[in-house]
Amino acid sequence: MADFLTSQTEDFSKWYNEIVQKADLADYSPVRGCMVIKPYGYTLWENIRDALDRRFKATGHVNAYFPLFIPESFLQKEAEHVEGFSPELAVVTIGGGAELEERLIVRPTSETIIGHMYARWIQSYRDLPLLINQWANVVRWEMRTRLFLRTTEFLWQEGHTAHATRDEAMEETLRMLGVYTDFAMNEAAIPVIPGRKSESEKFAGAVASYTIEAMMKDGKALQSGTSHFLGQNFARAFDIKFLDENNAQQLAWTTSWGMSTRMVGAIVMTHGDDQGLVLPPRLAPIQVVIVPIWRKDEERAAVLEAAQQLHARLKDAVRVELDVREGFTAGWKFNDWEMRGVPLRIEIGPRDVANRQVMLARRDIPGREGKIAASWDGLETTVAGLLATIQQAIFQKALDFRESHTWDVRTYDEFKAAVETGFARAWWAGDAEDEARIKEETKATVRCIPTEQPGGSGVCFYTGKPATEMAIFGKAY
RNA sequence: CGGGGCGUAGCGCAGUUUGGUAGCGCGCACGGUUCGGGUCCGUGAGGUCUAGGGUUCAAAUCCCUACGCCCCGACCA
Repeated sequence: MADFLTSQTEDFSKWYNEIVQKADLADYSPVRGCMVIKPYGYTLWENIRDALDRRFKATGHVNAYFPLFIPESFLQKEAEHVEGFSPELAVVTIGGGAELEERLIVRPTSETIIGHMYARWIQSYRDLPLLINQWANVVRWEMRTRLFLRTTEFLWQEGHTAHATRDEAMEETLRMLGVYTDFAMNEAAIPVIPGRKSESEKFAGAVASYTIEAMMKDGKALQSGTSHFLGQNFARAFDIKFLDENNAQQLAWTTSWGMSTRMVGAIVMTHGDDQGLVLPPRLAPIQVVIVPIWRKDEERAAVLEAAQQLHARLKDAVRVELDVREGFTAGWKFNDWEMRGVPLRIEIGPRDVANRQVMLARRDIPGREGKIAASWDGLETTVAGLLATIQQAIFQKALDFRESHTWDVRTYDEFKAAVETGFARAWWAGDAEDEARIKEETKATVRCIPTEQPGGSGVCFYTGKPATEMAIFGKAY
């Protein structure tokens, strides 16, 4: 066990705080609740961003940028929206040394200002659908913050679309939930449960909210992406109207969806272990690190030359780094790169050079079992194959963990036991008040009503009423 | 905003009870040694002890005030 890192079982929360800093993902800022994302963490975010952006473009969206400042009056146009966000707004009252006529909100999200613009841009059904995404920072004045999971300022993307019909908007809402699901599973290797939010958990101003929920290694749930069907709420508030084919005025139907730097926290807490981070190969800033090993000076030249040649061969295919740092032992470097979560390590020493081979060490399998010898011949193929294997393996491991920490429960007692260590899955027919009571008593909430339902019907574990849907409950971040 | 903890070298801490020369480990610099799982030895640099006020011959230490950070709770992607 690593003595430079608190173990997960000893104190998961402490483990998280330590590894985020020690792996150089982020640091605390001089401003309370804010964080500095360091280059290694930012590269990870860039990879997340690129993988999402590709998917947005592939589904017909374009990027744009809307202002950071929003007139205070805009927020107030949608009653539920302003009520939901007002406690956590940062407000600018002075500009250029003078009191402002109208106070400016630092955006907590951009539905209002984008709604305002959409009203001007949309006149005809021919202008629809309007499919815009923006990459931006937002500010929410949170009471309690944690690096990546909840910070006062965070980075995200927010998609905002407008449609001619209810069905189209709903289709878009679910399409983007599907995009998030695909991203989480195939890029981040995080098994997620897509589903609908309960009334009390839905976005302020939405008709319905959808989410992907992931289970962290401490059994708690992390909402990792959301997609909202806004109905005509914002269209009504901002007067987003268009003329349809029959020359009749119609209100548009809108959606919004977002994924944030919280995803970094999700990756850390889904895959990480007592040695440090375990990054999914597809998103890892460094996929492969080559650690050369030598004993004497005469060995050094041969080993280094071979390592450089392998590095040159691999670098077009994978993100590979050659660790030539002096003054660090090989063992130290092994630990260092493991802490940073690099999926695959190539060790090459004099013995390997003599045999024209390398040792490959998998980050996801600790110790000697994760090491295999591989020939220099076809190393590109071996490495690429192994990275794909690791990607799949850590997904499977996370899925197995979630399934072994999810219980079908029929009674409240079973429920209470389940949410102590993971998720409870149960027939559910309760309302917001029932949910609030459950939360009061157990700290667990409805994480989502999964899109995939078993079908049929059952008896609600809490109210005893007949139920047609199953819900996932858990304690949430 | 309530409860708790903390603020001393870049980082982690001791020293505060009982006021009297500011210390340890890691890191950093240099030299040597080592290198297949966090080498070892030596030398060295580095401090307005969070800030302000008070008590005292004398304050990191006692008193008052302020600020900041972390953790736990109520709100949230």
